[in-house]
Amino acid sequence: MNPNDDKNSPKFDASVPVPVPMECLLMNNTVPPFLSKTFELVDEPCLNPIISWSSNGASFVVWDPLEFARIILPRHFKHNNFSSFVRQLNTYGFRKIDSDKWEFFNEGFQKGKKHLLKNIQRRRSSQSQQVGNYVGSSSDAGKFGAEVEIERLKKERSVLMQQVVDLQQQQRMTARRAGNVNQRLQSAEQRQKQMVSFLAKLFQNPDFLARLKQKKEQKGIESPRLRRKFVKQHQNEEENLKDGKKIVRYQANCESKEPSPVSIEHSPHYLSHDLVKEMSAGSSSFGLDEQFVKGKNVISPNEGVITENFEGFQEFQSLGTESIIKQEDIWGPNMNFGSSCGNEMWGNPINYGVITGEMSETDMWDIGFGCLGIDKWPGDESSFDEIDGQASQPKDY
Amino acid sequence: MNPNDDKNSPKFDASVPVPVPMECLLMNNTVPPFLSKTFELVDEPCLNPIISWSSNGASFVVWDPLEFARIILPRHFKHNNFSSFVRQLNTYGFRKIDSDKWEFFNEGFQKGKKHLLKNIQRRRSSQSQQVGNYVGSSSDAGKFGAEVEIERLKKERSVLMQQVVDLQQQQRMTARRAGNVNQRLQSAEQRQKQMVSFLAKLFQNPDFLARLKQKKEQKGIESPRLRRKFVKQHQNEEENLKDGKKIVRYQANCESKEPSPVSIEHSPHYLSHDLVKEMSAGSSSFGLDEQFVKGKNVISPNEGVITENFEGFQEFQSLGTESIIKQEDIWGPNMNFGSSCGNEMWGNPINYGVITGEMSETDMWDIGFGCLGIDKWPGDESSFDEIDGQASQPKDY
Amino acid sequence: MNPNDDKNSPKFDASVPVPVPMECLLMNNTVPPFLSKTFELVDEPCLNPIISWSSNGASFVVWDPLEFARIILPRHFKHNNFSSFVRQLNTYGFRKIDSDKWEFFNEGFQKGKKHLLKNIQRRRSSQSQQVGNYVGSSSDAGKFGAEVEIERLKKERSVLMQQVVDLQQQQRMTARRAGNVNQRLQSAEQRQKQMVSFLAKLFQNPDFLARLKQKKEQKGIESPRLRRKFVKQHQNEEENLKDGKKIVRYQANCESKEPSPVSIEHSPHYLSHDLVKEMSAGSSSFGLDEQFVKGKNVISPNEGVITENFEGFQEFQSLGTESIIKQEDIWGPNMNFGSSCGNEMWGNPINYGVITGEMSETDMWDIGFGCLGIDKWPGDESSFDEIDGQASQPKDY
DNA sequence: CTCGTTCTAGAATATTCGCAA
DNA sequence: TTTGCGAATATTCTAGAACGA
Repeated sequence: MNPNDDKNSPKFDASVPVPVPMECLLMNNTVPPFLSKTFELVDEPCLNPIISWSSNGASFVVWDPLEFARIILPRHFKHNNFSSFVRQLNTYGFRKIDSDKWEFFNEGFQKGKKHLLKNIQRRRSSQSQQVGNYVGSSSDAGKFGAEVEIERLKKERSVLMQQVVDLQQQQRMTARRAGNVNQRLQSAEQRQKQMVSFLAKLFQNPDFLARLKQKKEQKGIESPRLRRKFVKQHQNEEENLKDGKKIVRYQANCESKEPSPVSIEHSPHYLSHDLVKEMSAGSSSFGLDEQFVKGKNVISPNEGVITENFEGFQEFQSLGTESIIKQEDIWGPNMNFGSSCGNEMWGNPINYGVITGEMSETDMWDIGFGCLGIDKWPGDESSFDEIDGQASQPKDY
Repeated sequence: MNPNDDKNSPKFDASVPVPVPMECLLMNNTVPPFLSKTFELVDEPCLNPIISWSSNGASFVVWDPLEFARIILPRHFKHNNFSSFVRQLNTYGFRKIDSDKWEFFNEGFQKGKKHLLKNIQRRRSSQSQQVGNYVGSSSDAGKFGAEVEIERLKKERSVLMQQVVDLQQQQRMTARRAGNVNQRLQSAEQRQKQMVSFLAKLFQNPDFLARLKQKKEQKGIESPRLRRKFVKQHQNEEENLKDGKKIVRYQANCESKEPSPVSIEHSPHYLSHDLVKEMSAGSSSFGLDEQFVKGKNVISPNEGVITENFEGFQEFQSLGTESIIKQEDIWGPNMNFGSSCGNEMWGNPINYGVITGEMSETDMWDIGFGCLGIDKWPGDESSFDEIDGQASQPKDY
Repeated sequence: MNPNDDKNSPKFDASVPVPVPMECLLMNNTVPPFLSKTFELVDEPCLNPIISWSSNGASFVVWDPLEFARIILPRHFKHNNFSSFVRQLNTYGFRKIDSDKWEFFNEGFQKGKKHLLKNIQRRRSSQSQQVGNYVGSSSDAGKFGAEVEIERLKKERSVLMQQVVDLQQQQRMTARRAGNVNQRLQSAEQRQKQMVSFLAKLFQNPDFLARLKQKKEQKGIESPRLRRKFVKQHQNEEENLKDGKKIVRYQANCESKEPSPVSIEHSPHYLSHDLVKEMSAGSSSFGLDEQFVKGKNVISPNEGVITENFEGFQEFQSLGTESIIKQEDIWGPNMNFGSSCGNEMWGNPINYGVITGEMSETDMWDIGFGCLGIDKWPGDESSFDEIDGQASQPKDY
């Protein structure tokens, strides 16, 4: 009944291991296997008589579809149907560019440019054809004459214009958000770098803690001069601290030897409060630099080893200091310019708070988690899903 | 016959970064094969005895219909009937302008003006033939009346619609990805902040390590208070923990003096395991809470000075804990709304793994480096260029 | 270039006389040629191995599509594409009834019942060919105004096209930028994770600093075994280090007892340079599980505390090492493809520098702040505002 | 959900036939 | 008779839709 069953039957022979080119596996897995496999096939010199790049390398030609279907396809795909291969090509946006040859072109499929494969996108699975389905109206046997067609074109043009406007808004929004993210990322990278530097310095010097502690026992580190300067320069922060943040000395019991005051004004700790502030200022982002810079270089050289510690700690402290305060301003406002933009996902910039001077454990914790609102996160999730709505919202016109 | 069959080829120039003229992409640049083939035939010097341009180049003549039908036609078309060729000419508006010769004219078919071919419209096959109204102007059939313009507008409108749809998809994709990036960045910022807080606290207390060690030797550090607090705040996480994740004790040898159990419920280590969990819970982002939380709550209550350590370490631990496991789920799936979106560049979300409770050094190590890939950076860059194709690939429709 | 030109070319082969079966001509001309031809083919005993009736005669099977396409089709039709044949079958209502075989069924196509062919109706060419509307009598009436409308539509179409083009460019840009941000974020996440792991490990072992210091005094910490392993596994990194990066020893005075060399190859510091490298190498991503695992647990437990330190520091060091140096290369170039794109906001990727091996305090600081340029930030801000311009740039048309 | 495979359909072009001005 | 066109069929290329992995 089935004369040539094995030879030409479309049934796929599972026994054939479907040798997957290693390159496919090594490729960026984000490239669909079809693309990478096809690229390899076209690129394979041995297969040139059957499939090869075109002369200019901008397209490829299946010279012998029959052999290709019979030999090549089943070795790389789960079928031996040339039409399925072509369907995939079309799905990925390839076009037959020569009516006389099976020559296909795709902008992202070029000889020697395998990295461009990433640009090739699989075509959508129909769905939200907001625009497309509207085209169907043309079949309404419409009335008679060019006027009708013109009316139709004008309507559709309006739709297109509106969609373009929406897209522009969305694009603007996306770019803006991306810009914000970028800035925040830069800040984060800076903080990271600084943290790394600080820690590297720290741990490369085993004596660190020892000296740190030693210093603590010596006390008298506070620099009145610097302090005054600080008071002048950072009044705002000072006030902020007073009204809301409570600065608690570390642990009385642990610092029985500590004579210096524990108030904000008197950062008694061995870790210079001024420096901490300076750090905060120095690493802030956006327009905050001025405040920062002012506080720099307050370290007295004569502090010896301690100086290093100070520097290090300063560096470290700044990590959390360079708050993204301004972020809020940029972020929020930018979100609300189009109804078509779901902006929640972008919201909630992290407020690192300002770690000014020394802090008690409680304060630290608050800053670290209280302000941040760890529990807040779960609630924010919901906003994420709206991303879909953002772009898809232009549904009907 | 046709030396440079570039008629349809987009002429690729490898040296140029594929600058796609938008006009080409938007315009339906696909001239019907009949026109391009016929133009080539007429333009071919070797065939001048059979077919050639007229003296003024405004029309062409088939000097030898028999040879043309016998030799030329079957090489370029699927027939050898001169009448079929003529029928096609008529379909495209050509007119026989000399009763004595097979000389045909079409305003868009002129020597040296191949670009005019795109202006030639194929006659509609009946129906919605807006062409209908051209009946009045039927006298000059092959011309470029309003109908032709309307047809062209409709085609281009379709192209625009498709491109708008593609852009919408891309925009959606981009926004989604950006949202994910934003979430990850928020998480990272949280982690950073927490890390900073922890370290700040840590280094502000030089006795930290000393007490830490001391505590270790004392053992019995569990903090019931914190535990209770946690239990209240993170019930969900608690439950999640029970069902799956196994908590491994740190190092038995390091805790010889530790009397407290080492089960999940009793994190025996001097570093409070409960706190670690709390941290983890607190810093998880968006939809990730569940996975995270699962590993949490392995706490063992202990207090005193150690409490601080616990908090700190908890805070710290969470940094790496709030894994972005779910990322994969969000990332991948989110990619699927448009075929026209190149998503590779966004891939490879970092899997932080789940730091459940306390960990051995080995575990830590695994979490820390197993998945990451410093070497990856340089390589990934290349993948980036392809973004170009992403948006420009939809050329002609 | 075209190995099998004639074979696959759809060009008509005049040599084949296209033998039209007499029966077709004699048949009731109401039966389309496709049906009568196909019936004859299926009915032809000689072709049974290729195409034949099914066992019950209610359907037919193409056993060998490849041979059928290659031999049979061109002899009876004007093509050799199996898909075209299938298309015709579908047009006439045939259905594929076996997913494993090319078996088609049509109620009017049965063995020995040729008369039923006349019952088979060709499917309409979709579009409700309402013939009526083609009568464009109204033609000349609105013709004049119609052309005006057409002109208007054409202008607006041009605007739309330009806007779409701009949007595509912007989308491309945004996607590219977002890709960069994503990559940087991944790196940051990696660094964070590594940092966390390192610190977690570190602080889980209270003896860390004590032993660290102790070790420092002892010197001679190099682990030849690890080194060798590293050399084998991470040759690339080794080479990279050699050719460009300068490794600065930490502090000579701190290592007076250190017998091992201080060159790159011999990280003399108590913080193993090799391990640092290993860390860096080990954390590459992609399908990096292998690397990972390889890098894991490479430390011999019996090496004592120092081993841990090595791991830890390496881990830590890598944080700053996986610099985003190349970023710059990607970033800049990618920015310049559209005048309409404000790209500044994306610029200035952070250059972490390469912290290779050990570093002096000065070096550390430089890396930490010099390259980063904290003062640089203010300048970067400005670039942010351009985002607006990016999307709104389509100004004039 | 994405990707791959299959089957069918849409839509445009191509070929043939025959009629009619 | 010549010439052009309607109409049906044929061929091509691409897309829709369903389904499974």
